[in-house]
Amino acid sequence: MAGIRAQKKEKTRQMIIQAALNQLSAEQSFANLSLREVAREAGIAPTSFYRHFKDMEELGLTLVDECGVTLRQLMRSARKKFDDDISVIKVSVETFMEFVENNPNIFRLLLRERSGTSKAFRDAIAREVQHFTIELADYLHETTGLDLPLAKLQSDALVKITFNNGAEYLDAPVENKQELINSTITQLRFIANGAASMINKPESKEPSPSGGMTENESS
Amino acid sequence: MAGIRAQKKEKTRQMIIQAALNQLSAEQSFANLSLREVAREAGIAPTSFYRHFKDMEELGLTLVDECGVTLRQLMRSARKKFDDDISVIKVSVETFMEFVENNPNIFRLLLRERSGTSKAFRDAIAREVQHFTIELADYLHETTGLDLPLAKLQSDALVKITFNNGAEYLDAPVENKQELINSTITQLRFIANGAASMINKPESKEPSPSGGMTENESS
DNA sequence: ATTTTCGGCTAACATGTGTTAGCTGACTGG
DNA sequence: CCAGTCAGCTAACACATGTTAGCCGAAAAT
Repeated sequence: MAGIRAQKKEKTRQMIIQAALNQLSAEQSFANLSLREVAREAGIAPTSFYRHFKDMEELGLTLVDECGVTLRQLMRSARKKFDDDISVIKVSVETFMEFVENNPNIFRLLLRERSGTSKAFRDAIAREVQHFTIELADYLHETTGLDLPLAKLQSDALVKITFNNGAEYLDAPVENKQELINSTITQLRFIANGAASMINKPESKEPSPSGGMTENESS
Repeated sequence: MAGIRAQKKEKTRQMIIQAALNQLSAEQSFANLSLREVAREAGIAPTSFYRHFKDMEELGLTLVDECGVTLRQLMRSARKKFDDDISVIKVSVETFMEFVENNPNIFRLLLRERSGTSKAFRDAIAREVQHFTIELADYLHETTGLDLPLAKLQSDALVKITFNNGAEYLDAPVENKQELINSTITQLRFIANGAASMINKPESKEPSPSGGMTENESS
């Protein structure tokens, strides 16, 4: 009744997952990871893989889900820190980059398969990101009073910038990382300020900006 | 001297390039495109491929370069339209989405290999994007008076948002495309307005904790 | 006219892949 | 204790891939 059987099974299942994660790197994406390679690294026969996943794709989706869990934890942790009354943007960015730093391979997985070959992958990742975006939009809506559609647009932009800079952060040399964090913060502040400035003049959505872009000089 | 030999060679070279482009789609990325497949579609023997490219990677880099050329044309065309005095942002976005629409496969190539497995690819694409970003930064610097580092940050954010929304545009159903364009324009305007609002208070560049979004004042 | 160059071809190889069939032996449930 | 389950294994298959070796014939060079 202890389930010594199921226990062992779960154990090697974790071995497989871990093996897959270990093999991910800058030079190897999940897409060109072979079932046999994973099985080899997990220390099982290739055919045993099928006892746990019907597909490499199924494995991949599992990884994405696990990643979703980790991201929730991340957000929770970020919110906790924010209770301490520091700038949301700063804390969010730092937390996110910390996540990237600690889970480079899983982040690379998201990054790559987001625009990958498998629709199931793309959808799963889009779902995760949307989760992220919507929660942020709600938060913005409540704290800034921006109407929900605009808040959604803002958080969407914030997430996109953060995600993209996370990708650069991943490969940046150590001495540039802090600078990259600062850049990201500034860019997010662009967006936050710009969105805030539209609260009082939402009609500026129409193409009549006052910005000093009068005429240009060809370069 | 007519070079009837070189002429034929160039012709099949183009056949190869065209074959590669034809095989790209939502379901097939350049990364998992095989030399033999390309050769087959190009109507040549697999081994003949080597007469033109040493590698699939070399082919890929060629495609990226070609894409760069197309993008330059795009920018030129956008600038021309802008002489007609419409909002830069609107025209830029529309032009970019037009490019995505007309060159879905080559855009997908950029999108995917940007975070792909080959460093050469990543670098080549980063170079192309930087080209794009720097020219835009210069333009912003000259027209808005924003100091160059900030202009760089702004254009970087603009490009990232545009690029990302281009990816969504690619797979969006027809009835959502115009909406996506409008969303993109609004998001870019967030950034433009936000950056403009920092011209007079550049000290907010520093991530000092006073600049939280909860307490930002309208300009 | 003769030789060289060279783009394209066929044949073949060594290798890695996903997947099926079927055995074994330890755990499980009665 | 005994029959059944089932995770893991070996062996094997059919297949696709990258790449080498070497021939052929037309264009180019001499």
